[in-house]
Amino acid sequence: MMQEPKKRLFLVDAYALIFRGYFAFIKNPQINSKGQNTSAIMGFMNSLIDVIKRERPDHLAVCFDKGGSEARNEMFPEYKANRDETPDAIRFAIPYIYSILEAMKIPVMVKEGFEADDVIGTLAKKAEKEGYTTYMVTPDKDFAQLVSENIFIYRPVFGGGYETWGIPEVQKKFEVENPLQVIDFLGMMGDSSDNIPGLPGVGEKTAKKFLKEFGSMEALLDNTDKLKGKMKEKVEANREIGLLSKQLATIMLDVPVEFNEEDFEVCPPDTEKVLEIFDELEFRRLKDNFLKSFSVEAMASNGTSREPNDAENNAPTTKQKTSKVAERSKSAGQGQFSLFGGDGEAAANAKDFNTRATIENTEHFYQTVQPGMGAKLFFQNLMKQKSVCFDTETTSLNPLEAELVGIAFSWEKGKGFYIPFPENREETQQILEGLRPFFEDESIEKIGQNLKYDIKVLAKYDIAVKGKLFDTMLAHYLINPDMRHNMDVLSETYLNYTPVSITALIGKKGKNQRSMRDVDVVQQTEYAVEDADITLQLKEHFEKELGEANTQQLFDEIEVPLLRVLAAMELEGINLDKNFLNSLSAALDSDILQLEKNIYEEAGETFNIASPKQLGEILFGKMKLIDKPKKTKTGQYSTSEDVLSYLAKDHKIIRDVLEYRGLAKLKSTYVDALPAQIEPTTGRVHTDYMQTVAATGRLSSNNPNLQNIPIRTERGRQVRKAFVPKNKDYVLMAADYSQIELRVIAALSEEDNMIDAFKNGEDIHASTAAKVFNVPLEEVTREQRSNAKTVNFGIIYGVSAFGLSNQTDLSRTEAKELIDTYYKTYPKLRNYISSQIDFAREHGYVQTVLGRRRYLKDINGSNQVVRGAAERNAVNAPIQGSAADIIKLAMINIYNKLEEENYESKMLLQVHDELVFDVYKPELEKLKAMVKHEMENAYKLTVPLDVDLGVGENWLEAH
DNA sequence: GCGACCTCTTA
DNA sequence: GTAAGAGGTCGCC
Repeated sequence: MMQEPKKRLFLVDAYALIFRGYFAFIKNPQINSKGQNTSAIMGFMNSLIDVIKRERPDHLAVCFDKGGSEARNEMFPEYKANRDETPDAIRFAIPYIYSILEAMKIPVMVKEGFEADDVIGTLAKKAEKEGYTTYMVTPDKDFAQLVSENIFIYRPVFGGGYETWGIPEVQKKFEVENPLQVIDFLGMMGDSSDNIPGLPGVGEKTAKKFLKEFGSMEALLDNTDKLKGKMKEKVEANREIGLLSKQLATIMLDVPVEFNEEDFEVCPPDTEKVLEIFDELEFRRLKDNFLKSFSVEAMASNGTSREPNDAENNAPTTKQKTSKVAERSKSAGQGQFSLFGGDGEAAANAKDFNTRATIENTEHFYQTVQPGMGAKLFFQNLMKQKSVCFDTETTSLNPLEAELVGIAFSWEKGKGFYIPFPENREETQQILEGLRPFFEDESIEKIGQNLKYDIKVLAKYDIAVKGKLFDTMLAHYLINPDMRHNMDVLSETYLNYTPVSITALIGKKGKNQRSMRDVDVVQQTEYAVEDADITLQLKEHFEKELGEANTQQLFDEIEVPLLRVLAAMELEGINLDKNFLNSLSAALDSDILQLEKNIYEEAGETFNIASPKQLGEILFGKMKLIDKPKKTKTGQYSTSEDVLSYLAKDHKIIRDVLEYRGLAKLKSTYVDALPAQIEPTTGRVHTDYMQTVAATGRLSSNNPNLQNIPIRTERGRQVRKAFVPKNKDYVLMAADYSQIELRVIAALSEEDNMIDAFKNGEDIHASTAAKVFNVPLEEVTREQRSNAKTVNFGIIYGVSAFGLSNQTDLSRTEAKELIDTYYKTYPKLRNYISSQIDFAREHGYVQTVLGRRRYLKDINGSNQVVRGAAERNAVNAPIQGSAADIIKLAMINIYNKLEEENYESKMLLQVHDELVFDVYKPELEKLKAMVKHEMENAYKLTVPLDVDLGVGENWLEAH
């Protein structure tokens, strides 16, 4: 590997990496057949070999603690006193690690009575004088104090990758001028794991503030007159502790160790010995890795290697199959690899490691298609197929920014092809043009997992995906909506096959994640075609099940067509008035600052209001605003809205806290977050609708979530003004269903009293109040209507008297009475509810008007609480789900009309019972009529559906 | 850096 | 009482 001109020394912080390794596997401890927990050894060796492989250091040492720090213990006997017993797995690991290091001929540095930090610090400084650049290999941020122009922190990250901290990184991270100030920072803040006390009441934020203002611990202590209130008292009272903490946090640079260059030189390992130990520990994958890293060939690039850690580049993320969370890491990097070749039978022998088949032990024929003859033959064959599974590989999870890296195709189990694309956009486009006839062929069925993603990516290359679609993720969502639907889970569940992990190829998410572009083409092919192959096999599986569950129609007529609609809406995005939000942010800022001031004054000290824990301590621990404070399940004082609002009328500080919270939330979640989500390539925000998350059949929205933009409060509502039409020629239109869920329950229950109210166009809550409280409609009071409204909604959620009394001013008895009267008023509603529960008990599921099922495994459970929840689900799921079915139908029909009739206007958003459109002004009247008609007639109920339309220059006005 | 917890926003 | 997503803190090392 390349050698830099300057000599490089790597100093490895052994214990820190051992602990890190151990905890990385804490949820999935590595136990070998002898019952030994090898997590710590494995974790440490992974990091060490990774560093060696990446950096090929010529000078290297691993540093250990021995006997703790005499000096620090003398200063402060409690130093590190609160450490838990070292876990057994780590005790067990140490001698092995020593033997492995010995066999690898890696120098070990230990000095009795000193910590590894001090040894490393001393060596780094000495090496610096000798002209070395030193990399301290450690996850421990305390080392930041040692960073200089020649000394860096080198933090390995699991799954590959690392980050280097130099002076600029330390300055940024700790918000200091000089790395030495990190000592002051640590001293002020303290460190619970080392039991360094720090200044009481000073956490990360305050420490940074102090450093900016005073520069050092000493300067702070000399200028306490500039502080005020409680903080002043506390700092002054803890002068000594502050100075002691700083001393404890200081890494010593005068450990009696010498830096003799030759002692640190890296020698070839005693391979046989190393392998012997690895065999004993049953480290198969590590062994493999070690051999590859230390063989002569390892020095040259290795095109055919299947090892994941080869790519060195840092780059953006890759596509992830079903959701933003990468879940394919379960077996990555943990030596669970089976070395068995051959067929699936061998997998059965791999007990203790992995009982599932993998690409390693499954026969497959995956081919990379290169330009030329091969490509021609492939294409001819492709066009002959009736049904093909495909899967795109890209550089990003964000389809708007994703570059195509390759596309995999499969139409026969165990076989498939991969077309890689060059980095050059024009060339990629050219190759794609060759594939256009396939994608745009109406007669070839396209199969995929999460096709919405692939369709969006291809749309950016102006390729439409036509013909019948089969999305395995959607299919499984209908088969079992309560499960997760990412491909790896599906594969393991239905095919008993563990796919190649994406993290093995590109690393875990984070800034060190590599891009699919940097993975070699052989591995790209194996990974991508495997996905297409698996997806194809899943399709065979789900096709049958869809028929059995009788959800075929829902699949063909709702979910699959909707996928295209959502793709279009997401690609379109919505325009945001950034300037407006910026001014809103500034206004909020000043109000928040004022409230902060008030609260500190009322509390008599400063603290973090956003921390429920600190807030609870102040309000209930210190100020004792309440006799018997409510506690959360973790034993903290509860500071939730309903607790606080109860106290608001008596205490100004509570009112201020509530207002502070509201404003802080508004600012961080919406006003500041939304502009940051504007897509640079389009200047608009593009939410991602999740079609397979909500168990009831609703959509969900994320990145950003545009389904929870504030509307209830005046201040919050302002955010909606930031959602504006495309340009001057457009307006926004919002169309929402009026009381759709109540209409659904009225129709499903055939409750005439309620149906008539809807048919007569009555205000349903007032109508309910009139009937329940037995007063004429026009004499219903606000309070009566409000209570009736609460019950109406309560019914939808599966109400109990307890819940109802919590939501209203009514007592438990009054609530019960109200519910009883309610059921007398609407007798069929009660029957309907019990019939739903009975149905669920008998069949194990409930369903919507379109046959969307939700399985309720706890419906016959013996635990009352769990069963109660299942019963409420049995009531709610058909209602919420039917409403979701109806708006989905409406969306599909509206989208088709917009396309067929060549509207300029676009559908932009869905918020459960509302649709939002960018309306080209000349089309306004026509569109209004069309949308209203399609929504109101999407599905025929015995109750009319009613849609309200609003138009305006922004989303708020459109309501 | 990651997950658990708490809180808050919507329909 | 139903269904979601997201931000901040805190404790794990």
